[in-house]
Amino acid sequence: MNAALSISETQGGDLMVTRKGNSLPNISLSPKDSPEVAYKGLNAASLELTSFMSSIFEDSTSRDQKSYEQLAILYATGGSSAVHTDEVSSDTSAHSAKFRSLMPSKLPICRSPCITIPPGFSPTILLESPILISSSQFELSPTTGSHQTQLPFDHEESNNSKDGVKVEKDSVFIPHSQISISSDLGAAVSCGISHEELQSWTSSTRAIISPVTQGCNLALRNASASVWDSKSEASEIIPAVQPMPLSYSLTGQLPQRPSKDGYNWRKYGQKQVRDSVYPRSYYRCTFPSCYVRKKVEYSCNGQITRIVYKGEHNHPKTQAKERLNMNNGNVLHSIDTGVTYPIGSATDCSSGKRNYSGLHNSTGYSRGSNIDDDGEVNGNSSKIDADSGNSREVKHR
DNA sequence: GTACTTTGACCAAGA
DNA sequence: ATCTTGGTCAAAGTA
Ligand SMILES: [Zn+2]
Repeated sequence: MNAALSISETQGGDLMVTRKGNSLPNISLSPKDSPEVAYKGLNAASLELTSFMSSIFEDSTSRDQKSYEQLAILYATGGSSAVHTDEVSSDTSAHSAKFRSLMPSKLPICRSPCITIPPGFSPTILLESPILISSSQFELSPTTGSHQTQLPFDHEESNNSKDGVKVEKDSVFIPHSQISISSDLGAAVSCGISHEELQSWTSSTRAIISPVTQGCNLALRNASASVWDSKSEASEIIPAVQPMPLSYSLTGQLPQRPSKDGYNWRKYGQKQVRDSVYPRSYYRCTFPSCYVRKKVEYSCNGQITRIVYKGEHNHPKTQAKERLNMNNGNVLHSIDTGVTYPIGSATDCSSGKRNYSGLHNSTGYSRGSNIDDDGEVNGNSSKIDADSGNSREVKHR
C-alpha cells in the first residue's frame, strides 16, 4: 500500500493525520442494496483494517516498539510511513488539556459501520484482557426511549430482541484507546490496546462489519487517523482515554450510554452541531475531583462515531463488569491495574459521589441507584465530598 | 436525599 | 454590532 500522509494542525491546535490515496476500497451502497450486498462490501473494508493490524503485530519488532500513534500513522500511510510519534505528540500539560480530535474531512452521511466479532470468537480472551467483546443489546429506556447497552458478559441473551428493538450481537470495546483509525464509513479501530491482545484478536478472529445502516448511503473512501489527546498516556494505571465502542446497533436512536469505558459519566449538555443530524453529547466524569470530559457524537444509525476526551482521570476505572463477575465478595478488581480494591475503600471509585449541589448545580437529586457505564446498578451510597480543589473555570452569571 | 438526564439559556470566540 | 457556533450551566424532571 502506498499512500501519502498529511499531517496538519487545525486552528484549534488539533493534529490531523490524513491519508491520501486509494488504498481502501471504494464501496458505495445505496439504501436499496440488500443486506447481503452491504455486508460483503463492508466486510471487505473491515478485512483490510484487520489485516493491516495483523501485519503490524506479526512483526515482533514493530510490536515492541510502535506506539499507538505510530500505528495510526502507519495505517494512514498504508504502512509505509516513517513518521515518528513525536510528530503527533499532543499536549501533555495536565491543565491545558483541550479536545483533540481528528476526523475524516468531509464525510458521507454515515460514518460508522459496526465492526463486530463473530460469535465463534472466544469471549474468554476478552474477559481476561482489556478488549471487551460486548454483546451489546439496546433496549428502550422506559422513560427516555433511548437505548441502554447490556453488560458484555450477557452473551446468552445478546441475540434476543426485546420490544422490537434491533439487537446488535457483539461489539468490541477497546480500552486504553489512544488512537482511532477510522474510515469515512466510520470503521474504526482503536489502537490503544495491548499489543499481545490485539495480535491475539486479529489473528484469531475476523472483524466483520454488520450489514446494517438504515437508509444510510455508505461510502468508504479515504481513511484517516484520529489522534486523541494522549497526555495521560503515561499512566498505565489511570488511562485517560476511554474505550471506543466499535459497534452499536442500528436503531436510529442514540444509545443512552456513550460507552463502556470503565468510568462513570454524567451528561451535562447536548448540542446540535453543524454537519450532523444527531446532537453531540457532553459528559464529565462523575468521580470526585476528576474533571475529565468527553464529547460523544453519533452517526445516523446511533453508533458512536467520535469520542473526544478532555483531561486526565485521577482515579482507577470503575469496572462494573468485574464487580459483578467477582460478585458475592465485596471486592473490586481492576483489569487494568491488577489491583484489587475492597469496595468502599478510598480507591473504590464506584462509591465516589460528587456533590453536585455545590459545584455544578444547585438542584437536589433523587434516585435510588446508580447505573454506571456498564449498566450496572450500584446500590452503594457512600458519599465522598471532594469538590474543593476544583480547578475548572467557574462562570459567573 | 441521591444520581442522572433533559433542555433552554447563557457565554465566549470567531466570522 | 450582529450572527453563528460550540461549550457549559443549571433548573426541572426522572427513577
Ligand atoms: Zn475520572
